[in-house]
Amino acid sequence: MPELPEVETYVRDLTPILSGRRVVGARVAWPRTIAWPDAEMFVAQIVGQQFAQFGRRGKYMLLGLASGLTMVVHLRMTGHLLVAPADAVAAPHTHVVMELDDGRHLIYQDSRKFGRIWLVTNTASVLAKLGPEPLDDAFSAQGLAASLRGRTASIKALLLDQHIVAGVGNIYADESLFRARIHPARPGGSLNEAEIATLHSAIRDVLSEGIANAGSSLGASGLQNYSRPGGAPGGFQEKFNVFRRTGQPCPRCGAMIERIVLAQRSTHFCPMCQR
DNA sequence: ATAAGGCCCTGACCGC
DNA sequence: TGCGGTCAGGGCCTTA
Repeated sequence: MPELPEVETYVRDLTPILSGRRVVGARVAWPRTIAWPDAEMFVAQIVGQQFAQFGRRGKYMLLGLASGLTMVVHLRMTGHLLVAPADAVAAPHTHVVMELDDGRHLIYQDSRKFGRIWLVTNTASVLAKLGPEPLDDAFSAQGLAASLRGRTASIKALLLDQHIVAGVGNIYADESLFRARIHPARPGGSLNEAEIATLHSAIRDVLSEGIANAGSSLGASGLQNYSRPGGAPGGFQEKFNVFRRTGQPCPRCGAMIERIVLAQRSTHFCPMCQR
C-alpha cells in the first residue's frame, strides 16, 4: 500500500517528467475516482492546465498547476499514477487518462477503485484534518505525547489515525513499533515519556529509510504492488523486520514473528522484543 | 471527543 | 478445471 515513502517517491519521480507539461486532453472512465468536482467538470477544468510545482502531504500527492489550481491524488490501496507513451497498451483498470503536450499520457490506474483525485483551488479543503508531517519539526515527541494522553485505543490503531500523524500506514506502523520495542496492542495512553520519545524517533527513522529505499514494493504474495512511475520497483520490502514476516524469525532475537488483528488491520510483531 | 464497525472494490486464495 | 465464499485494507461515515 502506498504510504508516505511511496508517495514521496512518486512525487520525486514525477517531478522531472511532468514539470512544465500541459494537459491537452482528458477522459474519465470511472467517475467516482474524481472526488471533486464531478468528473465532467474535472475534464473541463484540467484541459489546458500546466504542471508547475509538486509536493506531498501525508499520503496525498500535490500536483500544482500554473493557474493556482492543485490536483490532489490519493492512491489509497492500489492506485498508480503512471506516465506512458500514447501508443502503449492500455493498462487494466485505467480510470483517468490525461494527454500531455509531449504526446505521453498521465494515467490513473487502480484495481480496487479506492483512490481519489481532487482538483481544488485551496488544498486545505482536502488536507485540513491531517496531523503533523512526521519528518517536519511540527511533529515532536511532546506533541505525540499530548495526542496519546488518555487514549485507550491500541497504539497501532492510533498510529494509523491520520489526525495524530500524517502518512503512516500499516507497514510503517508495524515497523516503527518493532523498532521502538513497543507491543502494538498497548493502549496509546499507557506509553510513558521515554517510550513515546523512542517511538517518535522510530517513526522518523523508518520513514526516512523507506524514502531512501524508494519505498516498498510487494509482489504476488501481497495485494499491493506499488510501482514507480519509471517502472523500477522500490526496495524497502527487503528491509522489513516484521511486516508480512509471520512465522519467520525476528532479526533481533530469533523468536517467531506473530500476526494479530488490531483495528481490523493485520499487525505483525515480535512477542519477545515487544512486550 | 473517542471507539468500533460498516462500506467501497477486486484479485488472490481456499476448499470442494 | 471451475465455482463460490472469504479476505485485505485507507479513509470516511454512521452508530453508540
